[in-house]
Amino acid sequence: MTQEQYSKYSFLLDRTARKVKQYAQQQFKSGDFDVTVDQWLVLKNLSENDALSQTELANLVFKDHPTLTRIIDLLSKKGYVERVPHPQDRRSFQLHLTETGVSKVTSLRPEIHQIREKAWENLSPHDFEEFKRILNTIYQNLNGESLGQ
Amino acid sequence: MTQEQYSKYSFLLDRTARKVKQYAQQQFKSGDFDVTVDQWLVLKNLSENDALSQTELANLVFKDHPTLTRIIDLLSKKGYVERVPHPQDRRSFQLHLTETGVSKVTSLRPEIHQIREKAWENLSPHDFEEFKRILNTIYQNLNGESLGQ
DNA sequence: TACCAATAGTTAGTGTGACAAATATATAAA
DNA sequence: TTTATATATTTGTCACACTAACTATTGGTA
Repeated sequence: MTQEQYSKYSFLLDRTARKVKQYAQQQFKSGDFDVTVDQWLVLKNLSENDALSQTELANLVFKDHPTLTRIIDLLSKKGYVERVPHPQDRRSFQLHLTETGVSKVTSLRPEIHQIREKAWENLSPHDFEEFKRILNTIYQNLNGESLGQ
Repeated sequence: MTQEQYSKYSFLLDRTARKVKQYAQQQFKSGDFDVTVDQWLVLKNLSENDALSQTELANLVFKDHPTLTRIIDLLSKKGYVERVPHPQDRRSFQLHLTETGVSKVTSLRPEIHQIREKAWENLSPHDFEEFKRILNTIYQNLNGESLGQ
């Protein structure tokens, strides 16, 4: 394969990732979900793992610490998440969904699954598996030290 | 396939796209390329198509107009690109690479191809074709009106 | 105890992305 | 010609990504 052909994937990958996020965000907006796509990712992970620290959560969702700080700021301003001081370590917080946060996740989860499915029209379950395999391989190829998950 | 499984792809897609951009950006930086990954995309397209308007270029690289305006601002501040008033249409500009811009593209092109290849270790040419097919299908599934390319 | 490296989180600066609105100009219709 | 509409670009705002620098705290070690 020539070098020229190889350079296309980064363009298509970026373009598609942006389209997926943009499509979801538009649906979120027209449904008055009151959260962004990235805020949803954080809420969803908090609903599945209680009392995470920000560092633990950052590793889970693969966002860096400054980004996560701001997302938590926004979510707590909206009343979905609380920072509770860690009982032993005064540097750190335990993150909890509020009541409002829990019911937000419960109500949005099925709607968001529907939105996500739209991307897979005309594609097979086998395509889905291949896609995940290739994405993970690329990720690991570029992920110097640690081996990704 | 259950709904639960389906939701993973958007996470992996976003994570991988960010990793690809991040990896390239780090290489750009350690090589003192003096441009960002997105600025490179714009430069490269200008080197292949002279005298584009900003609208034409935006459609080519799939960036929206405000984003492109700002990238052109940065590239012209760095001396790589010039806005030349369109001879007939006073609303619009024709974009040109400067001498410096041309030599920048010439010198960076091979280095960037090498950086881009790193992602494809352990993957086959067939994977590459499948990957492009799936990315394009997803894009078109979500791209309401027009059919994308 | 005193020092020091590591860790948790925040803040600031720059670049990018999406979206809405504003400005200037062009073109078509009345 | 006047008016209406469409097009090209810019500006403003909010959100996110990445880097670097900073504060506070912890834990190990001399």
